[in-house]
Amino acid sequence: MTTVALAAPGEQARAAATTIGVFRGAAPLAALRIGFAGTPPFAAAALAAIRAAGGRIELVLTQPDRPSGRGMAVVPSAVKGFAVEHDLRVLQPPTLKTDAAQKPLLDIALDVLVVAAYGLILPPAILAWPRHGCLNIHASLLPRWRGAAPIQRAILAGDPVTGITIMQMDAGLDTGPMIATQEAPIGARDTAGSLTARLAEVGAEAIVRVLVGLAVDGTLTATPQPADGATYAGKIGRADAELDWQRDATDLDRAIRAFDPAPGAATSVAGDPVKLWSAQSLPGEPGVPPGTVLAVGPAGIDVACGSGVLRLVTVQPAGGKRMAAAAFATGRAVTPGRRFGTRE
RNA sequence: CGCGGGGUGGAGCAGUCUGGCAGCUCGUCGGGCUCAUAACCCGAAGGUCGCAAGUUCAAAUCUUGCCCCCGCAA
Repeated sequence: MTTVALAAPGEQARAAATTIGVFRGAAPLAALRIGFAGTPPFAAAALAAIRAAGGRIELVLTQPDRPSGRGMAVVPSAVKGFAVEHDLRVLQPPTLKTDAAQKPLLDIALDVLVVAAYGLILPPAILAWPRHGCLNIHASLLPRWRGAAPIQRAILAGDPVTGITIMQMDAGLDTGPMIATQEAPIGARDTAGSLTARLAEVGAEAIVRVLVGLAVDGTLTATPQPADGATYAGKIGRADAELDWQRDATDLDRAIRAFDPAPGAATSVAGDPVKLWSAQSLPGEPGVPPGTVLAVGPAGIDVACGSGVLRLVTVQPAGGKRMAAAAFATGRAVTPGRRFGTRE
């Protein structure tokens, strides 16, 4: 995988970006009419950074409030929460494909629309709406991991490094030309949650840098994505989160981290579902069927894998809280010989 | 009103259906054994059984209301 390191346009832009805090009142961003489209906390971090940098935010688009979670309570998105708190204009169309949805938007003059984990397809009319088009904050080093779940897929694949790409959106799925990239290493203990939080910060910095560059130079310099190395990061579903004990312990450890905090790596023991929240892969070639408990101790539950041994450290039974694997074992009588991942 | 599980010494659980002395594994503390140990043996401390009201001679257990935690599904 080649790492692209495109500079934001102009050294002046860098200087401006680093002194935003000091020159807030005179921030160059005030010259841009910015629209923002996003939904989860990852997007809210970028919105907050743009606002803090003095960005003039004309409009915020976010997904409609939906019933979600236990009890189906209606919860506004993180982006909406921020926007409302700061008196930004918010619109929540359920789709952008219809003329009725597009009409009120196209009447608003924008220089640029920043898109981050918005969750709706932007039709051509919307892509062409802002003077400088739509900029996407994507959580991978494109063209690797185009698509919905780049962060989880990068951890799952064992990538040592990932990052943020700021790109000019086109009609394809994350195929537009790149304006800036920034790397971020993936630590051995990173979870999707911790990595998302870090990439949100990186993405926020990157988009501000790019916007400042746009404001100063008046243009964006984009480079086409490399022809090679494209992969797709499909959505993570429940089926993906079910652990296959035939796999290598290292793969299972990655899966547990990739599915934390959602949906949670799932398995079962004694017929009851259990989620795994942290584990450690150990060397060894157990001569027993994958899923068999080898040992139980204060440090955790050692389980045989297709190759290697996985020491479960933090688990969560259905209906229960996260707990130390050792505590789970004492209360549930999990002893060597029991099998994980079967319906025994 | 989406479906469902749970709250019992420090941790994790059983006991609730069928009301009747607070139980199990682990941990903690003290003692013993051992070259030694997350091993083994003996002993001890530690609990308003989520909160409130009700029924009863008697409530962890039955009734009602409330608070909190979590799994599934979206």
